[in-house]
Amino acid sequence: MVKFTTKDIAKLAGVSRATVSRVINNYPNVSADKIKRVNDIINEYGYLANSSARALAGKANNIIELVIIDINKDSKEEFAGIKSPYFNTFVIQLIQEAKKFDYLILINTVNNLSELKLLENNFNTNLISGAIIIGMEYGNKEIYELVAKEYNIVTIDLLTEEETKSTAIKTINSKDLEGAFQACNLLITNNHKEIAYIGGDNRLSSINRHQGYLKAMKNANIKINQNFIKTANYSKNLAYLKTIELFSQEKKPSAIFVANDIMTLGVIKALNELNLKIPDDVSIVTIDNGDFYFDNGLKITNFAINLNLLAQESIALLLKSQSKKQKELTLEFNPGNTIKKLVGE
Amino acid sequence: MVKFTTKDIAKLAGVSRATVSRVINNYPNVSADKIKRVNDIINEYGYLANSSARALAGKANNIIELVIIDINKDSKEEFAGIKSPYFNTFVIQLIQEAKKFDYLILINTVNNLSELKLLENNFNTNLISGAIIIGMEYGNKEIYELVAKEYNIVTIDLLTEEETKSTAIKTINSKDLEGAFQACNLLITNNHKEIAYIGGDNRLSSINRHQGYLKAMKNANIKINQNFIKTANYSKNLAYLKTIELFSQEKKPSAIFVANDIMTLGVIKALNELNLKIPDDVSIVTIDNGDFYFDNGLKITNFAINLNLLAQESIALLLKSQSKKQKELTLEFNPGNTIKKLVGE
DNA sequence: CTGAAAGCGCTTACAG
DNA sequence: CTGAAAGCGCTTACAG
Repeated sequence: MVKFTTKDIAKLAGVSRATVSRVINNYPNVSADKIKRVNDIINEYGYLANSSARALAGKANNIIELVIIDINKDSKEEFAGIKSPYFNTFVIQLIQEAKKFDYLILINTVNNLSELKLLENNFNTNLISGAIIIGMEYGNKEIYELVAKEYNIVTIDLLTEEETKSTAIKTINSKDLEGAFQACNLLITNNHKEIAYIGGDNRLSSINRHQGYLKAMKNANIKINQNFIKTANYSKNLAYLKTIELFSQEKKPSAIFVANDIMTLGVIKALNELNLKIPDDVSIVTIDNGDFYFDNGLKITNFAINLNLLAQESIALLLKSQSKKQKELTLEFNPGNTIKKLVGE
Repeated sequence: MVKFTTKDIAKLAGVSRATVSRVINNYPNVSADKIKRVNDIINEYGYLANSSARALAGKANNIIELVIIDINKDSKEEFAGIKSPYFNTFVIQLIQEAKKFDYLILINTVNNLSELKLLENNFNTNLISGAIIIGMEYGNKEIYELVAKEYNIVTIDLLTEEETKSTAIKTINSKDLEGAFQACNLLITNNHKEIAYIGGDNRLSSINRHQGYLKAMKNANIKINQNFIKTANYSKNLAYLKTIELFSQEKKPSAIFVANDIMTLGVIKALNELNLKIPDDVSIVTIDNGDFYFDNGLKITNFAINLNLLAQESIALLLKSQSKKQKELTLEFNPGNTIKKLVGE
């Protein structure tokens, strides 16, 4: 394999290495003649820049690290949230989007806060020029402190809308509160009142989904039954257990708002065992991207996050210097409204 | 943030930069005295090697590139196979396994064969020190030629067992033929004879699953009905359509062996629309890792690939110089046998 | 607009 | 065992 460097290209094109560099980097101060000569040679012989040399010479390395925070006390449920197709799709979209700008994605997990030091190292050694952090619990001090430093980091669901206004931290939020509000309203519109909520963990998205539920209930003057509110840590199995719990109570819900896909699978399993039909006996609305596997006869109504947009905005926030450092993503409504409309009391 | 280089450390420790480098890299030919002096300074002032400089000087980074081949003529079905939790879990396992050896995972897609050049470039510029290639069609010349070069690459499902014996290419195979054989045999044991097959694409795993089906049928002296064999390219939607096709024929199958999860979702959707119950009307057996989302009342029997092992072996093959360059993985049987046992004719 | 040259921070023959 | 020096392949003032 012959490897061409700027030196080779320069010689072949009859110009200096500086000029080759200028052409490659699309600098304006080069004559059209030389631009053509250099490009012709590159097209003929092929040339790919050495990114390490580039980085060493002062240009940022074109690697973005995707940092998946997954610090779980209960090690059995490791990567509960990440194992969903939601995450899968996001990663693929991220790769595709980064590719457009000739960036590469390094994918990493943090199972322990001490591993955050490795991320700093990667910045400090110029291995990466940016990072996207996803999956942290709300209010995590270590992550907040890291992010508040000068590193080029985009955080997903780190700060509330309010907090976001008074900081320079780059952050992207899904409109979880609004999405949850709409999701619950959809149930309410169909005359449901006994609406249970199966929530996630301490991530901001969970908190917002919970708030959206509460808001919708209050808004409709429905008294909130504390026995209808369960936490299942984005775990399928916990959601299964909590659902069993829900229906072992005297007062049973007619609908459940589940805070993500994975838990919805647990809910379905439980309802199945209890011989409760969806949506005839129980209507289900969820937030996530599970249309992928719910579109198989399961009558689930799903509010989806636009992952393409999430990937796009993440990259944009990292690469372009924008005045606005915060983004909000809207949730999309999955067309198949499969909620059972209740009639009378 | 003050950044120390080998030059700074050398001055502070009163040694040469060469010696600092030797200490950092744990070379044997340094006196204990200088080792201590350098390490003391590093501990006191902090030092992190610049990875770009290192790569430029000839040392490869501790980075393994995961290359996901997804060359689809039908662009609508992009990443059909990769969007399954199967793949998700594999990536997570891979990160965890690499972490044990202080390696990082760069994740990348190849949507176009010309992009393989970028992989070569990543090797040639020392950005990466190894790669894992997954998802290619069987018999792809370009990939075979790339892999046959001196690069440190592990391929997954590139070569048949036979081919594997006469090559130095590092490759890992799932025992797909055997798994498919067992899967179909399970149906046969339950007296099924009208067994349909919904297959994937031109990947080796697909080919082997098809062969396993044929072998099981022949082995049981069941005449193969060509109308029962459908190809659905690992696409949910195609599987849906092919299933509708299957049951619009006069002769209908009593069971289906589906070559992966995603397609199984399409099959389920079709059966649901056709009002056919699983497994009462149709038994389903599949190969993949869908226990994740099938464990919710859907009576699917699943043969799973051990992804943890796949990740482990991939890393081992890349990092350790082993005499044996090929590995075979066995498929695990998902305990829930949910096949309907047929009686009489 | 263009080129010669310095410099980025490492590693590694080479000479001792 | 140790250091001076060259070299990896870029980019970027600098001078013209």
